[in-house]
Amino acid sequence: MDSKVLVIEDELEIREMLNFSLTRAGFSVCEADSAESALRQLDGPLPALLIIDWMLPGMSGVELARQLRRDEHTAHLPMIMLTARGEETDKLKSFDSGVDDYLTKPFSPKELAARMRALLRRTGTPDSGVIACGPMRLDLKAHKLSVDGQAVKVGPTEFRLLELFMRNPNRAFDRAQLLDRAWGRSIYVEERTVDVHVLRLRKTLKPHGTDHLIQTVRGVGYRFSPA
Amino acid sequence: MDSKVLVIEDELEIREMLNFSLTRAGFSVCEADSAESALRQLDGPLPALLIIDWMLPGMSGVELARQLRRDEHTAHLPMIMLTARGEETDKLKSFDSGVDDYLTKPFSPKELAARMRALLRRTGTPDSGVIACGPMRLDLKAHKLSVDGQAVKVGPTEFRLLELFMRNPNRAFDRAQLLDRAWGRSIYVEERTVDVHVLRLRKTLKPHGTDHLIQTVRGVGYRFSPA
DNA sequence: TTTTGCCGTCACGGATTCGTCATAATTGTG
DNA sequence: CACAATTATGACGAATCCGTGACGGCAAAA
Repeated sequence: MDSKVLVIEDELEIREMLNFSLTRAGFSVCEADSAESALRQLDGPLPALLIIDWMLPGMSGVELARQLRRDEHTAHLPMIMLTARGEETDKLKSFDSGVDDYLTKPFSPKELAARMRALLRRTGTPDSGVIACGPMRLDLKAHKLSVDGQAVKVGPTEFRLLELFMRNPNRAFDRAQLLDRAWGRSIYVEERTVDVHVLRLRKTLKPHGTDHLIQTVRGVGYRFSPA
Repeated sequence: MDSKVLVIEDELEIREMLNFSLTRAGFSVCEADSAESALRQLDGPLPALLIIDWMLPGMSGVELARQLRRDEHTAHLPMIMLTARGEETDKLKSFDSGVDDYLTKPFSPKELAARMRALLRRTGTPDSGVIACGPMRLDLKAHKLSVDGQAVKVGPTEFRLLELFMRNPNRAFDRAQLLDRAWGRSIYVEERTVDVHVLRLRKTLKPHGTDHLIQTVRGVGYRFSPA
């Protein structure tokens, strides 16, 4: 497994409990003690899943969820909300704010892990290991690309770019989105830099005849189209 | 909304209750009273979501879920499991069989509806981003136009123009409106320029026989009329 | 230290697309 | 039919966009 999870929870005790049980369940855990701290962490490389406490000092969990859903950069992140109260209106409000699942304290760590796995399964090859598209296989764990079973060497940035493309086949990204999601939003680089990396990616794919899968969408950006 | 849901539940009473509340929540409900009946129905057009009772006569709900996940045809279907018992091992077994969510009876119909919506939101059924008009398909996400399944190359401006047309079929626009909405308010170009782009759009559609869908309204402007 | 690999930036050139105009064709009207 | 108004079409220069090779910086490896 080894998916990265960000736990957003102000109570140290619960945070430690979650860290312990989730690590044991095979997740890689990061922590934030407030919505603001979480937002800061989400500027960098994104985790695979978010666990958000309902009650947080400052910005509440519901507000945080809503804001994250509005932002293109984080809109797709799976989120599970935790709460002490079990009132139905709370649940409905949570789901309405864009959360994917909801648990009431006290909860079983095993059930939480099971729900996380179910959600990650649904998210579409989160870190299940391999994204396959036609003859291309991207091994996320090993950080390796192979075409027709033959290993292909590819640099880190181009790997992230290809990963983004293969996670979203048939979708056109403009350069800003690509920079956001493959470089991370705290970094500033020229938009045209994307072109260069697409070029390099195509070059490494060329000998294997799959370079045409990365298509340019004139006036917009680029797109990955299998077959 | 109006997503099709298949409810698999042997108890008539619960089935009727679900049918009532889910219909009220805006879903289109189909029913099956056994796993076998469900499998038969799933041979045809697929529903958007499955609700499966844990206890079923004959093949159990867990077995059904597992089998559906194994079949390529149904592997991606979102599934929610219902159960009378609330034991943890049951929950874990359910999730392990590939189910996406799990509810314990008695449950609130509103919570079920909320969880269904969250799940559908995640699986991405709503707003696929495709505008289809007869043989023409405009995929906004992929930024692709295809006629009769065949890809058609089209420039950026003509793409925006066609998008505007297909979003508002049978509506006549004058040139000022077209410039406003396809070019943008801040830019200034001659009104006659619209003619040229309409011409170019017709030219690229001509080989596919759909150029007549863009009609000129003399004295006014242009209109898109499907069939 | 040198070497190697990767990254971001830039500038040049080719290709595509854009906006405009002149002219032909069409339509509607008296 | 003749005329005016409107639209279609082809051509052309300009603007834009993209592919590409080259360069320097930087950090890790040798």
